[in-house]
Amino acid sequence: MNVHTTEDAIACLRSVGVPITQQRIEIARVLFARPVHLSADQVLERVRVNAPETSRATVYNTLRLFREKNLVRELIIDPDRVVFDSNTDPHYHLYDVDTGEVRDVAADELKVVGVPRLPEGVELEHLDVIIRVRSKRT
Amino acid sequence: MNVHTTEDAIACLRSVGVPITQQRIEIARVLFARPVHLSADQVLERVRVNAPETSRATVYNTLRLFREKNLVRELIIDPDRVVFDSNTDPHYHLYDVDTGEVRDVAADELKVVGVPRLPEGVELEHLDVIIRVRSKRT
DNA sequence: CTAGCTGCAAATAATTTGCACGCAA
DNA sequence: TTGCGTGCAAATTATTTGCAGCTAG
Repeated sequence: MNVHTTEDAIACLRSVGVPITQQRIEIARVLFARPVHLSADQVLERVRVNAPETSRATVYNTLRLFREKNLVRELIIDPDRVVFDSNTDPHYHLYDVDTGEVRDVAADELKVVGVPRLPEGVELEHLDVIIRVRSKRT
Repeated sequence: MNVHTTEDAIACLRSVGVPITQQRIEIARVLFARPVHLSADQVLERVRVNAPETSRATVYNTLRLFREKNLVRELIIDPDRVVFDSNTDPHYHLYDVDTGEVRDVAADELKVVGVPRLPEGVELEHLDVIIRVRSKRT
């Protein structure tokens, strides 16, 4: 995703069949200018730089909509740190439990071998790998 | 962990230096009779079968305590489905997003190859793998 | 005895919802 | 025009906390 201008954002929203609004354009620009890991509140904060009247509820609604359209993944790393990941390529995560930092690990850096054979009628939805690390100096 | 009787539970609590109380004994018996994946509310519900006066706050406090003592792992599978896993052996998880079922995958069934070299001062805390599957008939 | 738990209820935090108005097509 | 989206505030849900009484060691 390489969304920088308003036109890019409109094209992006149209491509998934989402009606265009000013707020959605701003939210798309925050998320898709480059890969980010942001909480709902961080998205709100950044959106308000350009669109100060945006409400929290709209950000939540839009993030939910984007998630349904597979524009973002909700990354479940910590109940107190739900973030939205705008990188939709297959990849894994490295999470520092002390600093809260999240880093992407490209899919070709790491392999998971031996995923169990799934019963028929069951299909793989997503494979999450989270490498949790600790950096606290003792 | 093989806790069935009150005595087993007391031994288990003592082994990690947790003072004994009636509620902690009941909670330990719910969790450690066999490996389970339970939400805080499910634990409360099961504890109340034998100890109906137990309060929700006590269950939350005790689960937190057990987590700090590494008696259980908090498994974050979905922001709406935080469960406590009483299996502390290394293992991975298979999660059915449609039924909500969680299944353990033994550590020797699956290998993760190519975990990035960690910077110095940073150490691995835990490696989580969640295989998310979909079973809904279309 | 007495420090530390417990139960209750109120506080907090994150997210969702209801409703009247306004904007995009 | 006209329905969907938005902002606001209230509702909801999950978890934590303050406090007075009780219990284990």
